[in-house]
Amino acid sequence: MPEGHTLHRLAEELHPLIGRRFAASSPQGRFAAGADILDGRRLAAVEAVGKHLLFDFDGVVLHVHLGMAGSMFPSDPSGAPRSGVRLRLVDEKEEVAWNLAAPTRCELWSGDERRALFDRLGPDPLRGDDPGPAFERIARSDRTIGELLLDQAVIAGIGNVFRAEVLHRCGVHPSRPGRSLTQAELTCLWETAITRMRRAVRAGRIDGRSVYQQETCRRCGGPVTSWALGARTAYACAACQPR
DNA sequence: GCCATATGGAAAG
DNA sequence: TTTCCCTATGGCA
Repeated sequence: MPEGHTLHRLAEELHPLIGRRFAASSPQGRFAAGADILDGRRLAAVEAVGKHLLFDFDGVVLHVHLGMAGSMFPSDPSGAPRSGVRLRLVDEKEEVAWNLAAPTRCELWSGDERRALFDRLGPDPLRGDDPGPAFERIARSDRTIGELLLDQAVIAGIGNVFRAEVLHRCGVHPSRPGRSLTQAELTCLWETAITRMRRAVRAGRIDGRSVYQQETCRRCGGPVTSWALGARTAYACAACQPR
């Protein structure tokens, strides 16, 4: 299941296909009208921002969000399409078929909607953005840092796994109010997010989990506690992350 | 087959 | 803050 690294990896994998035209179809049927519009168009750009994937097909924007269950994967274009695939894109050389399954969003956008997305997202650690706006927002917030890290308007691309791991790495308890964090802690969170998310882009998965869904802390061996925080389960080591 | 759960997000109140 | 939507998966009956 995807956090920001998944989308950035997909954008990298799709990048070599820029310039080609695509045959678009919706084997599942729920995106038939959209696929008709995309069919035969040339891919001009593809990029990830936060957990969103944006395509430019001759000026038409395709917006994809995988949600919790979605996936996007290549397959042999000569093989039969899988029935559950919402959108299938086959390049004009018929070298590859890209399949989108179970997305929470798959829709065509105007330029205005695309701009609105960028306006409402915070800086993305994987895009080399300036973290300043996120730091300022956290520094004057009474909300917990655990909630703030999951808020895509504060920082874009972090999900529940990176939240747990980044906070643990920096020794910050998830329940601390944003305004209690020092500048050094904020910098640590941002730099650690960059490091861990880049590594996950390369690996294609998040590995080296120290507290997320762990019984004991992988660093000190102490017990890991978990509880609901910001509509998701938070994890922390009491010894490594004092309140 | 049913239900709870999940690495997500938005609308409603 | 609650409710809803989304779809896959795993445990259970």
